[in-house]
Amino acid sequence: MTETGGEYQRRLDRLEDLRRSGVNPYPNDFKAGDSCGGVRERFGELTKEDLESSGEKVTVAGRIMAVRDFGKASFMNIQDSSGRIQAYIKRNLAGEEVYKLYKGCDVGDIVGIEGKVFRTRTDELTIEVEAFRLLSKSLRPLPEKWHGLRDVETRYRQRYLDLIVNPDVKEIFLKRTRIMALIREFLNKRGFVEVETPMMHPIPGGAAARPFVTHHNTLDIDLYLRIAPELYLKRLVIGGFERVYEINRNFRNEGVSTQHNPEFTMLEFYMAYATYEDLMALTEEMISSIAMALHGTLVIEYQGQKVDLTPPWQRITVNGAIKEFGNTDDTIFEDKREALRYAGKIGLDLPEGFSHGKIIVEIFEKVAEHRFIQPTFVTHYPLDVSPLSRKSEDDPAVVDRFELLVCGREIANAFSELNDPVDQRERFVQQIREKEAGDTEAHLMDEDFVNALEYGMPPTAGEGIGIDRLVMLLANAASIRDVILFPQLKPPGGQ
RNA sequence: GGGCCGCUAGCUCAGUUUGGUAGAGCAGCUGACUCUUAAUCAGCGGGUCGUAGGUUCGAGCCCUACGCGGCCCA
Repeated sequence: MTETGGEYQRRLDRLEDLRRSGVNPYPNDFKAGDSCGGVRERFGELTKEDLESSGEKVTVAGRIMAVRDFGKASFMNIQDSSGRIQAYIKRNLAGEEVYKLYKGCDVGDIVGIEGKVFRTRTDELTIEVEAFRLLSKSLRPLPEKWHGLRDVETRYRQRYLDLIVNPDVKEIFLKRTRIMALIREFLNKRGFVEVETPMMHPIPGGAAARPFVTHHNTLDIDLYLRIAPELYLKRLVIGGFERVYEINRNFRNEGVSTQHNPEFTMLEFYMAYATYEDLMALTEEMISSIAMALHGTLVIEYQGQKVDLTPPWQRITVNGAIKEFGNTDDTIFEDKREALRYAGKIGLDLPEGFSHGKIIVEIFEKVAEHRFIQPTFVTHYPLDVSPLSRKSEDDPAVVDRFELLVCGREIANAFSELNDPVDQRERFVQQIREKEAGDTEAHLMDEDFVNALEYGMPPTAGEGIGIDRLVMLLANAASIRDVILFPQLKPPGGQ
């Protein structure tokens, strides 16, 4: 990447020429009074005649995106964060010296211009350049003006180029920011308090996942990048934050795919004196209101599929979903061996050590999960895959938990929290047994957390929403890499 | 982890079928041009064909291994 052929050298030469002739190619004293979009807003409605009689001057700064040269006059497109506007520079108006400076500039350079706004013969709103300055010399050519930057690898590795050249990409990330703001607004309005809890955990917990390990030198201890903030947020509920949330990164040491990035953003929120059923209503309200604010409708399109987010959303139990799509009877729910046999029949190769509940969930994910295109709450998860959830009053084999599926993907996971410390300790012990039986993702004992529960946690419901997946859905993005600015890739050229 | 596909000029892509001196458009350079918007016209320069081996008189093309990326599957 050090050389881009003669082009790079040519621009370096120009840079040196500028310096020799006393022009600073990187000045920082230019102040733009206007933005490209601002000029469009202010003057966009005015006719040719209005503009002529007003004679108002504007100053903008931005990147030269294209040039159309006529020898003694030129058009160029200037782009800043608000958009683009055309500029027109004439030698006899700008003057010999300014025009020469302009001629020494390249597409990609960042410049500042001042001039009157007018309309060309083709009615394009244009700034007629009277003063012109180079603000930052660009040494490398931009990707092609017509096709843009297509190569996905370059787009991810050099996202800045992607952003300069492909306007839709920027739209997605602006949408992402907007979604985060809407979530905060929604929760803040309901009395939730945003907090930050540790990213480095002595005991990784709150989810079934493999962690990244790191090391603290002076303390001489291993620490784990968090896989979930759950156990810390519940400590805060115990401490009196009755409505609390965090939006931040989680890290899971797993594969990379169109659905998974090793670091991803999660919203977790906890609400004391609420149940998972309250959270279903809250989730419907939150996501549908965000969609409405974003799109002005609750019927959105995702990768060619129509998705109707109008509440209420359908509900189904895990077992019900398996029966609906899996072509099986109740025996797999009653007998672990039957479940294992059925799992094998549908192409799942599961270890003997898996608990009955874990097998059921694997079966659910295989046969049913992808079938739920319209928003669906799946409830009644098995106890042994939910070691932090409250047991159902009606059936102690399942927990008060739901997952929200949209377009066949998990968007949210929520449950009434287990606040019985004795039960919690037993669940951890059970997890340790499963770890010993070969489940690498089973939870670890967290004595400190149990100790906190022993002081008494109010009945509480909590939920996690995968922000990246939510943004994918609402921005119609096919890959998680399209909603993460710098997705994880291997270093180029190996190591 | 497995399968398939891709990697050629700064960018977007041909060229791989059938091995025979590496191409186009955009960008760049030179010249013409004071209302263009993928400006136009004339001319010019630009390559470690992902990397390393192999087959061959000769490899971008065939073979092997590897790297990176994409899609699908697990």
